[in-house]
Amino acid sequence: MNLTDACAAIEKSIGKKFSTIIMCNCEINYFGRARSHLAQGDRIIIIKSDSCILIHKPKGRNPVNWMSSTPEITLSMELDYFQLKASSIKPKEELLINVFEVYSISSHPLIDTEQLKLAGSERDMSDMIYEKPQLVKEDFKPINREEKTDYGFLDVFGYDSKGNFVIVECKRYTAGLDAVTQLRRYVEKVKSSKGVSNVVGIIAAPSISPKALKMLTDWGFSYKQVNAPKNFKNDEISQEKINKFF
Amino acid sequence: MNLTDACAAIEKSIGKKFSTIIMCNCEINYFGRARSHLAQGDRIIIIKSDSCILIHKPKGRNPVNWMSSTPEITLSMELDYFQLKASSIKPKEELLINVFEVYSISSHPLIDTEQLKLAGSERDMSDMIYEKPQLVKEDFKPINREEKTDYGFLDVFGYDSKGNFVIVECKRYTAGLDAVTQLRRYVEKVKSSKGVSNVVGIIAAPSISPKALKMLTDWGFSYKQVNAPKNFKNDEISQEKINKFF
DNA sequence: TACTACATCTCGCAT
DNA sequence: ATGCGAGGTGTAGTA
Repeated sequence: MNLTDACAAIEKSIGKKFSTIIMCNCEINYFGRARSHLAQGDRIIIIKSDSCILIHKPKGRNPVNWMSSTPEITLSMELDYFQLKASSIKPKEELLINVFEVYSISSHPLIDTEQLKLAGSERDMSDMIYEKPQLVKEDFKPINREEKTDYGFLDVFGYDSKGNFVIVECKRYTAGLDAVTQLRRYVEKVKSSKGVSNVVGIIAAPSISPKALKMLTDWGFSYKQVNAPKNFKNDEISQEKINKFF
Repeated sequence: MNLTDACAAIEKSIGKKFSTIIMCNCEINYFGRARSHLAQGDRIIIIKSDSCILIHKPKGRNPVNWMSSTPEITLSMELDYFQLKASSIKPKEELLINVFEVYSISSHPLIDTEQLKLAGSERDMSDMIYEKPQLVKEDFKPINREEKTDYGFLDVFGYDSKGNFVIVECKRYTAGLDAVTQLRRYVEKVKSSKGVSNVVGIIAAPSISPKALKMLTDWGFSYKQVNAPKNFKNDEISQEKINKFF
């Protein structure tokens, strides 16, 4: 494809706020929060209607370069390439793409008013524990969940039958050292803020790493195996399907 | 575009391991680590040569759905749509895309042997501190950097002139509470493992959050402002350009 | 705006 | 395979 024509076509597509996708040979320089250089090769450039730019190599899940924060996009034709330049002010960043060859351009006004419905987040997990506290501790009476308290962001907290303050830290995946130190921070904060010592710390997660478990028990906390729920709310029938799948 | 033809074209492109990009109207269901549903709308489907699949809405930086771990991809024509199905075994996941309308298909064998060169990572920062320890503490004599010891991953560590053990935790961005708890964990580990008490903990970062700073000083640690370097190694001329840009 | 913590995080590295 | 920590992380929620 002729470079000049391609450059003009892209400029037009961007101007119309169409989703624009370019398969091309290019080199890329980035300056900003870090600095990067990628020598010439074949890539996919995606320019969305909100001026978000993604550049993908032919392999891998993540973009090799990108620019998301409301950039200005300008195109300029040079001798044997055209340059696509995207800038943002805060953070101060600059993305320079020199395009040497264009294999294909796709341009279309895409409309999508729907939003993703997701089940199985940590929030869903803490909701479940709040509703069924016995999943974590027989005599656990939760007061609240996912609350930014004076003590920090506690996933679920309340009291047990002995009057101990109970703090539950949820992880939807294997709990590691981070999770334990996080729990410790919350427990210490509650102890010092309330001036009490009878605080029970519990990690609720599908699994826990050995080192994390050791650290946990060393500090007098405990672990309870809990899996994140995967049913949509107000969607009774779904759990059956899920069980069939897993 | 005719759905049956589109389905065949996509199947052929995937079979040849071409990078394949589809602008289409579709609905998406995902089962796996979580569960998600996205009702009908216009999206961009990217299928790479390594069978990595990304689905993008017309806005935003991140894919709304994806599948990266060596999935099998199958296509099947139904009455008024065709289904693209991707499965992976571990983790057990399934991605179902029902395509109702195809606006464009791009297919090309992309070749890219180059790799991103990046400057300004935390590793670059700890290298710099190792080489210029006075950036952190006048009398700091580093022993090693980026070492996985029995105590954890210490960014830079060594001794000062008073014989104190010094641990430096680097962050390339604003240090938060997690950075402080991480440093604390390392310091405590070193203290208990070596049976010493004279351990100095320092956070080196361009900035630090107020709460993190309070916690840091409460625990007797300190903060030193350090910025990540942004010059490529063996690239003397570059720093000049960087200075001009910033 | 700044701070905090989650994410279907992903990715690399080391055990 | 698992554990651990960085990331140009991005993103949402909140004060």
